[in-house]
Amino acid sequence: IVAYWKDRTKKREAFPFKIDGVVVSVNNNVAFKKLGVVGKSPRGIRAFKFSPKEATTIIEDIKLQVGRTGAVTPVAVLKPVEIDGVTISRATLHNIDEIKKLGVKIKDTVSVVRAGDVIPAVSRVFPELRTGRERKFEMPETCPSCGTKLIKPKGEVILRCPNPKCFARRKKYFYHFISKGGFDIVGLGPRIIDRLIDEGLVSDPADLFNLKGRNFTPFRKRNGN
DNA sequence: AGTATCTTGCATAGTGGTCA
DNA sequence: TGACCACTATGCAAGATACT
Repeated sequence: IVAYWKDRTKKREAFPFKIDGVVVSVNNNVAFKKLGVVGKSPRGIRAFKFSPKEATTIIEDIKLQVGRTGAVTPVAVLKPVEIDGVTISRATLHNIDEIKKLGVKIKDTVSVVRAGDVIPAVSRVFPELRTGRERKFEMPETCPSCGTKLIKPKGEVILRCPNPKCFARRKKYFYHFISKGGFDIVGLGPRIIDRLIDEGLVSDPADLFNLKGRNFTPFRKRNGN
């Protein structure tokens, strides 16, 4: 298997389509079935991925995002760099522990990969390329959106904004409400929600059902239903 | 009719929390 | 400890709608 994988790695560029690895499958239906399925992954199949393609760039800044549950996530704002025909400009840093582990500072030169050839990720830092102008990143004590003091429950790595009325959280809550996993409101996405909130037309998802006469129809029909 | 804008869906990984 | 689900993240293509 390893020999085959190495061979494919060499011939990767020769294919008329993009590949990110090879898949090995048990070639016996009885054995395959016996192995069963874990989650979405059948045990009888294994993927052997190639090393992701890398590019070097600079971390311009580290910004914070507040999720629906209040999770505060640091995101690296990168000097745009191209990997495999795609421009990478942002990459999640997950949490402060990840930042410490990588040893990332703002303005650092870093190596960026596309995990699974899709998701941008900072893979390593080049401390030897520092100029002295790099800034250490510290997590704030208060929510970047509402200013509430952030909490870090015991045993947890992630900082959270505990304020249920936090504007950023509220927005994400809205997104979730209208999303496929929620009410699945077709044609109503984050952009529209932003507009509705900015224009003061809604402050709670329930307000969506009282927009009559406001010259705004967020609901579209899906296949006539 | 042509252009602009917007939404959706997909791809995958890391992490956290819960449960057996 | 492993399984499993939820959450969060980015970028692109495709398709639909809105606007000029």
